[in-house]
Amino acid sequence: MRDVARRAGVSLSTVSRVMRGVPGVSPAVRERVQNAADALSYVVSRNASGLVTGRTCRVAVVVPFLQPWFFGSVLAGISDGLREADLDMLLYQVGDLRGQRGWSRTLPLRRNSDAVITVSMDLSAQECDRLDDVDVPLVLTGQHVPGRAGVSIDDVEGAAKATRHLLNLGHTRVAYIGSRGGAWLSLSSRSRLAGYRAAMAEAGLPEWSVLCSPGDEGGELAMGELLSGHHPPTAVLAEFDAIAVSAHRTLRRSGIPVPGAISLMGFDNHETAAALDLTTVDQSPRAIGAAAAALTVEILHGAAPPDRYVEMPTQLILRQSTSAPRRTEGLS
Amino acid sequence: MRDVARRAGVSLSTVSRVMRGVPGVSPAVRERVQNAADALSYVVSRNASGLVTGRTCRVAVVVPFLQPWFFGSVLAGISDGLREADLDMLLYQVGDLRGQRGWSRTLPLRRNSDAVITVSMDLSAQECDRLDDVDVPLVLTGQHVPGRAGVSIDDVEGAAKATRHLLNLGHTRVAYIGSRGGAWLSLSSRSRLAGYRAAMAEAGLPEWSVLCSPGDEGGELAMGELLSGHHPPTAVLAEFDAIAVSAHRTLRRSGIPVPGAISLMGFDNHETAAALDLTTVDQSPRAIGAAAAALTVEILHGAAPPDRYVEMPTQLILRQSTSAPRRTEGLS
DNA sequence: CTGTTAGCGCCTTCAA
DNA sequence: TTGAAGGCGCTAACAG
Repeated sequence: MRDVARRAGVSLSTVSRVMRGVPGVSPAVRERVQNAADALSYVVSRNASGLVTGRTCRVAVVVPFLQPWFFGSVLAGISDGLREADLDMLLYQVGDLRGQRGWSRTLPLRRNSDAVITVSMDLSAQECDRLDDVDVPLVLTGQHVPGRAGVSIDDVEGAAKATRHLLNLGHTRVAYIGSRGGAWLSLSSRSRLAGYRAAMAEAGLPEWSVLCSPGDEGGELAMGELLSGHHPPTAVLAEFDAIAVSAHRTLRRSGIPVPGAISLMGFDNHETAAALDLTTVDQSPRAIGAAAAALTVEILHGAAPPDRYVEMPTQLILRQSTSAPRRTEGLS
Repeated sequence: MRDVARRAGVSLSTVSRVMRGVPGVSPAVRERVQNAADALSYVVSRNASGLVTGRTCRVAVVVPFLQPWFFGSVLAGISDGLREADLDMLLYQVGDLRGQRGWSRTLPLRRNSDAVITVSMDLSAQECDRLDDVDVPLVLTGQHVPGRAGVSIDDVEGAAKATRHLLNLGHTRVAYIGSRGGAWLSLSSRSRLAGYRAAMAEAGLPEWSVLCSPGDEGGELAMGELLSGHHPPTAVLAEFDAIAVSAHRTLRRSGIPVPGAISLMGFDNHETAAALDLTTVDQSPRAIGAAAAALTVEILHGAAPPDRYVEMPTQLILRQSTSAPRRTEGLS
């Protein structure tokens, strides 16, 4: 910076003013400084400026895992949104050490970022409060804590919509495969189950849900369980696509035609669902991420209250795995 | 920090020494300071300490895209590796503005990070050089530039291994579906094609490759093209799983049994490949990321030369989509 | 072993 | 419209 000042023949303050784009500098000087900066390919150190302004121009994003497809999409949206506001993104994956000493303490969030975005972390209200000590705005995605800023989809309505789709096709024996707890996203799990239940109740039909264990074979076993009853369902809604895909494998191996004998649908619009022509519910994670970033920026600018909650719509993706039930009873 | 010093009744330097864990402080004082810091839940500001040490304790990771499954896995590995060294991770997605003014200039990498890791960016040697100005170590993954640090898989050998697998099953008409350029990863594309070619040449068989356009239907069309000849292949190797999945769709719709009439295999070990029981080549992206992070840390510590190149092994994943060819000619 | 001093690169008063 | 001085929170070199 000193070099730039010398080269442009001005003082440090003037360079600072030009670099920040604040008014109060004559156009001639401004251009001279700009040229000098370009020639020396000088950029201000956010580190140093942050030291005095208190702002780091960085946003911490906390995810439980990074591998599942879903998180990449959300991050893509966040990345776009933050770049627009010229904010850098600090990424923390805390899956394994969840709870262990509390990532909010372990992670050097304290003076490292201007805001924190969590993705599907399913924080307790208590954990949220702890973050408040740091005096950093918090935006939650994939969950909703009253009084907190956040973005998520309407899981209840999404699952209800999916269920109604099956109902509207004429199905009456509609089963639901949910995931067994212990994993992350348990709030979303509960919401989706609630949506299914509401839609079934609304139609005056009995609900019928089974749980599948985590892992790749959970859906297979759960579907096997559904098939082993006297009156197997004619339609099955899975809590998310991975389960549906796994369940689909059982059907394929058993030679049960989809949607001929059983209609099957998932939730997420995972790309594997597309590969298998599976009807599903799209929740556009990228849009969620973009909305979260936008909300964060607004809160940082004071343009939004720190408890604004945004709900993203879901969309039914109709594909080949659902159809009206056959007239005849039975599977074959 | 002043508060901690006051509370412990020592000077700022002593607090600094304790917080950094450097020797030269009596155990008694050390504990007193530690307690004071804990009570005030004080952590050092990396921003401020970085200003004087020159180290930011941050590593910038640059990816072209974030959505594809592959990147999430690599990031997971990088994240693990960096956390171990207590380094934060700055994430930059530059897909859209690739080249546009040069991300190395646009991005405020200059004083923001101690090192840069690129993931499948396929940089030119010139672009690498430009990063050198910043005097920041660069680690490339998914590509190898001579004289540069990097980690990637042996695409040539992986593709060759895959091809030999098909050859060993007894196939003689083995086709290859590659991706049409213009996209990222073009270096890897070239390597895989080279591997296929080498294996075919080694077996004294004619190579037979088609290109598919990007997008979800590229593989479908390419497979259609292969099927429209007089003597369709009995085995097909796709450059990556997404293409294989797409090609698989064509086969399914055409009622051509896999592997009965045509053996099909991909490359990547994408989860969709597992869903479709597709034989493929695993490249464990998470291990790549972990290795890249480890290498970065070593270079930062001066424990590794800044041009160390690490090659990760690939592994054949045998599943149900490949088998020996039938005796009879023809598809049906 | 501990405290003092002088910056790291920048922004924010103030005064000119 | 511009410049000079002080300090953001911390570390490094010294002195005690």
